[in-house]
Amino acid sequence: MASISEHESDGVREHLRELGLRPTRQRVALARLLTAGGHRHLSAEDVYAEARQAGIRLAYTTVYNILHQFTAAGLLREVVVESGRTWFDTNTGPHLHVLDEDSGRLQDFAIDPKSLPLLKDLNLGDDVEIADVEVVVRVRRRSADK
Amino acid sequence: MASISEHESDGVREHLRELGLRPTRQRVALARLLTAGGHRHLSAEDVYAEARQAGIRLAYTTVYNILHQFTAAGLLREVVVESGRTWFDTNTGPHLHVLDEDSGRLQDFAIDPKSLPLLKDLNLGDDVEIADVEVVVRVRRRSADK
DNA sequence: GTAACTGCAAAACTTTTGCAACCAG
DNA sequence: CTGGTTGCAAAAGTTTTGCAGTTAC
Repeated sequence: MASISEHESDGVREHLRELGLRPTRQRVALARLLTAGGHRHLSAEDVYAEARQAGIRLAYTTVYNILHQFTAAGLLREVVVESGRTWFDTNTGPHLHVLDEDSGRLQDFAIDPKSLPLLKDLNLGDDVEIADVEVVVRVRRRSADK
Repeated sequence: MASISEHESDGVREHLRELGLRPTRQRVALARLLTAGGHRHLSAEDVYAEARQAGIRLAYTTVYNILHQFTAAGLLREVVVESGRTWFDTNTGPHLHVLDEDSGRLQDFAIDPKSLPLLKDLNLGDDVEIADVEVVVRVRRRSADK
């Protein structure tokens, strides 16, 4: 539903405007960068580095600002699996995460966590709604102790 | 399987020794503190504050050391739901977590994430094993915008 | 013109590290 | 004794804040 995949100059700007975000140079550039190619998991640092490498001039602070704005707007999804490191997932669709503890790599799996039968048993009460379900499966290579 | 619930002085010390941890003053004190009362979610800071309040003299660094050692030994479980904050869960049994985004509170629910049917569909390969499954359900109060 | 946005530097936090002093077995 | 532990201070790393300057409309 919320994806920026246009290649024309105007598509991205329009889309941002629809989300209530002014299409500034930095936001347009990051939106393009984040939607080029397939789905990825990026840290703020990754995004900053890629942006600079792509010739986009912008501040670290702005990267954080924009990533949070994009997350709030539904363009990204925040994933936290280790303290002190936030991943921004360009895949906002239903899926779960598999963390390879050996390599630290995070991988997507196409299963909808929101459809878990167990959620029906939760009995949370009428006044709360489920905003999100995050499933992280931690895996290790067998017998490889180090 | 790994729980320190003895009230006698020797039970805790013995248990720690069985886990390969020397029963130092700090470790014994924290082990007692963490197993008093029901299951809880504590940050390192929480543990430090409680310990000091209980008259236990120990350093912040030592709290981290011991919490990690206890986690490795299976006495605690680390839970990360927000960047820059690690919770230590005294409940090491199978359960999932419900995060109240309004209050930031984390609550346990007694369902075994490892028994999720979806895990059978994962097809991870023969060389990897599932070390842990973490399920966080984020909830919000309905319509209460602030 | 004006509110929204960006950039810079510094601050705020949590967690880790290095190393000397200390303690359990 | 001797290696495992602790404590302190400092470092490391990520994310946030305050505010002046800039930009979109």
